[in-house]
Amino acid sequence: MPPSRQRNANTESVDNYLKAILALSGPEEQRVSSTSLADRLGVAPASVTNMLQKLASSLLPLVEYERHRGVLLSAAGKRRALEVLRHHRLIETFLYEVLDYPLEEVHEEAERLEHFISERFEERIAVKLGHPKFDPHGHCIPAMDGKMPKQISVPLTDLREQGTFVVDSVSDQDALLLRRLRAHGITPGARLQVASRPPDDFVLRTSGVSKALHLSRDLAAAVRIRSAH
Amino acid sequence: MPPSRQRNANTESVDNYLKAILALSGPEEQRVSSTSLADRLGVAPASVTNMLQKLASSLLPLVEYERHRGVLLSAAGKRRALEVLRHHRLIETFLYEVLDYPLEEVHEEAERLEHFISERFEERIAVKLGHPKFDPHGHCIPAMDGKMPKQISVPLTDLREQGTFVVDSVSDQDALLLRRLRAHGITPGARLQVASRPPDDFVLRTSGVSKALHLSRDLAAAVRIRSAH
DNA sequence: CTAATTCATTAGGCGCGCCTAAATATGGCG
DNA sequence: CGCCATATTTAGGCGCGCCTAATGAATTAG
Repeated sequence: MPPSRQRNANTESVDNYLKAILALSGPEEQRVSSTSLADRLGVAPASVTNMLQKLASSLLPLVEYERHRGVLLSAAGKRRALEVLRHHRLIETFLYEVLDYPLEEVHEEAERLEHFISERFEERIAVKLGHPKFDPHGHCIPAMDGKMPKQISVPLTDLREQGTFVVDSVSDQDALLLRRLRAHGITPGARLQVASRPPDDFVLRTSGVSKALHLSRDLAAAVRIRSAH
Repeated sequence: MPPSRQRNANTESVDNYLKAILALSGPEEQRVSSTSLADRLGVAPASVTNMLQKLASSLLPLVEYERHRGVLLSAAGKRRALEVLRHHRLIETFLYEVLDYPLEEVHEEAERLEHFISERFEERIAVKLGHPKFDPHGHCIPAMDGKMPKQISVPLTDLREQGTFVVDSVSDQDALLLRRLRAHGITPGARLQVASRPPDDFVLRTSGVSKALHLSRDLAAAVRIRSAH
């Protein structure tokens, strides 16, 4: 075995880098900076550089990386990232539907388990759940072939006009926030009348509740909406 | 923080050492040698010594260790080992009962996942399964408080007299072996007539099958039996 | 009771993923 | 255009869990 051989480590850490790049590069697949990765992953920027160099120079590179110019997923990297994302969202759905987890707690557990389940496990829970298309936060579950439909929703904070909307999805990043949203009846599928939106204060009405609802900016930022079909 | 502080790492590797010590020390809790641990874990003996020293000298030691005299679990170590064993066996039961895994495949998956599930996950699957006492191999599942009833079964290979018995449990260590046993109808609970046992050849009759069954030593070694109540 | 054999430990090293501190690009502004 | 602030990379180190080679302890055989 030649000494300079780099094996393609698919470790938990590698998975997390790939997921972060996928999330940060957005739908237009823009290059992602080291700093933003470092922020998101909670590691030092130097650690990011290190890892990116490793990922880029392996036999089957998972990223395309140029010094000082950010990073992008390679085809293989994207495949793996979507596989892990699929694991994550299937597990979330499973915890919610089958094991009766409260919505706020599915993310943390899925975040750990997504790296360790087998293909068989993935397939079995997908069957059990009837091949769901969305997780309980309203996020789309990538198909086995890695295809994902385009997002048509927008962040509530991007909204300019008033009107009636449907909650498309809620962020899974912050359990506390999520619980507060749920307490206000804001869960995927809920109907929402946006009455007005002065800066940093969102006045809403939800179905069945007469009183107006004020949402702070951080709460609103965790909600994506689409037009009431 | 004093520099010599050793944190009590509860990593996957530590868990595996604790499980191995639990298994090898047997019901009489005998001291376990470095070599037997090295064999079981598939690592070099030197690595074992290293780890044992670390485990023994942490703030809350997980093992009692004396140079050249082997190792034993401390109370804390035993607690953790039983917790992981409980995880393992609950997961196996879950995979078998809820996700319809074939019996031979539950072990490998459980072996990975046991280290990463939360207390909540453990509790939820236990509830879902109705707090089972045995896993699908026939092994007893430790209770939450770490209590385990004594084994009353004996290895088929230890048997001296003929007679009718019930299969208590089958080993989960070797998937191939397990599949061959299942093909012969030897699963926990099955009735077994032991007709004769010349060295290294076990002649059996199973319920419903008229033809005699010959088991090689390696197969027989994977079966534990008890008297047909 | 000594010698040989077997078992266990020490010593030193490696890859991984992280860190800090120091050096170096890049891009915007005066 | 050159300078500065910020972003990024390089250099050097650390703990973990593993390795091999060499040393040392325990046990068994003669």
